[in-house]
Amino acid sequence: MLSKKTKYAIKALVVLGKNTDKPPMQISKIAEEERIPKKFLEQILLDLRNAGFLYSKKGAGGGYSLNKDPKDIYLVSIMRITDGPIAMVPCASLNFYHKCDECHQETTCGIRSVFVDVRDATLKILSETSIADIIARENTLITSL
Amino acid sequence: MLSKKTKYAIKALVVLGKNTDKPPMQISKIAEEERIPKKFLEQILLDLRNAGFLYSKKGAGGGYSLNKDPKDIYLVSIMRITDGPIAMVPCASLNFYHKCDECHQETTCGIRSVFVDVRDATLKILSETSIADIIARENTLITSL
DNA sequence: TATATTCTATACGGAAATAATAGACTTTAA
DNA sequence: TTAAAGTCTATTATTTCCGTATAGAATATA
Repeated sequence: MLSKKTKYAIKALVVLGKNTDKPPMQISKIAEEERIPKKFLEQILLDLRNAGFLYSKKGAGGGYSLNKDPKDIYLVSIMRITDGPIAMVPCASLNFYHKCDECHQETTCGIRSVFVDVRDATLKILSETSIADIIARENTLITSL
Repeated sequence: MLSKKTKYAIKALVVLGKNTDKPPMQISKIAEEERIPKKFLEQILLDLRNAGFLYSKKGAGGGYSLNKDPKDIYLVSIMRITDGPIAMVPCASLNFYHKCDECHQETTCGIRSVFVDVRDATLKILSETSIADIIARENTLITSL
C-alpha cells in the first residue's frame, strides 16, 4: 500500500505544479487546500526539497515552488524518496536491495523471479508518469464528467 | 512489500506442489524444510485450507496436501488470502475496494487513475503465474547454474 | 477403548513501521 | 525590530506484522 506520506507528497507536487507561474506557496495553504496535517506536510516538503525537487524561500512572502518542470518529476522518484523501494520483495529492488530474511538460495528463488517481473511492469508505468501527466489525467477526467 | 505470511504461504504451496503423489505432509515437516515458525505456519495453512486450496487430515498419518492442481493455484489468489488487496491504493482495488481517507473526489483523482494502471499490470502477471510456474521457474534457474 | 498424533481456533503480546504533533531555531521582508 | 515563513529534531500515538500460547477436536492405531 502507498503510504499517506507518498500520497501527500504527490498531492502537494500537483498543487505546486499548477502554481508554477505564481509566487511561492506556503505550507499552510497547501495543507489547507489538500487537507493534509500541516506539521506532517512540513516534513514531507523538506524531504522533497532536500532531494532537489522543490525550491524554498524563508521569511515573509516565502514558501515553496517546484524546482523542476512538472514534466520532469516522475512518480518513481517521489516514491523512492517517501516510501523507498518499488519492488514488493527487497531482493528484487534496484535501489534498495537487500536479502530477504527467509531466503537462503536467492539465485534460484522462484518467488524472486516473478516479483522481478512485477517490479519491471510497475516501474515502467511509474517512471513514465510525471506530475504533469497526473495533472493532465485529472483534466481529462474532469472534462469527461 | 510482501508480508512474510504471503512468502511462507507460497513456499508451503510449492513444497506441497512437489509432493502431490505422496501422502499428506505434516505442518512440522514443511516448517522444518522451509524454516518457517511452526505456529505461524499453522495459521497460514488453515487460511489456505478454509479458502479451499488445501486438503487436511487430522490424526496420526494426517497432514496437508493440495486440493487443486498446482497449475490452477495462482499467486493472485494466494495473495488475496494472505495480504488482501493487490492494488497499492484501496480505491483502486477490485476485491477490497474502499475509499481513501484523504480523498474527496475519487472520480477525478489522477493518483487513482495511475494506480489502476499499475494494478492491472501487476494483476496480469500474478493471475497468470501459478504454483506450477514457480516450480518450473526454479527448475530452470537451477539448471542454468 | 486409550493414547499419541495431528489439525483447528482464538487470543495475546512485543516489535516495528506509520502518522501525526511539539517546540525551539533560522532566515527574511517590511 | 517584528512578524512571517521555513528548518530541524524529538517525541508520542496508532496501527500492522510476526510470532507465541493455549485449549480443543478429530483420527489412526495399538
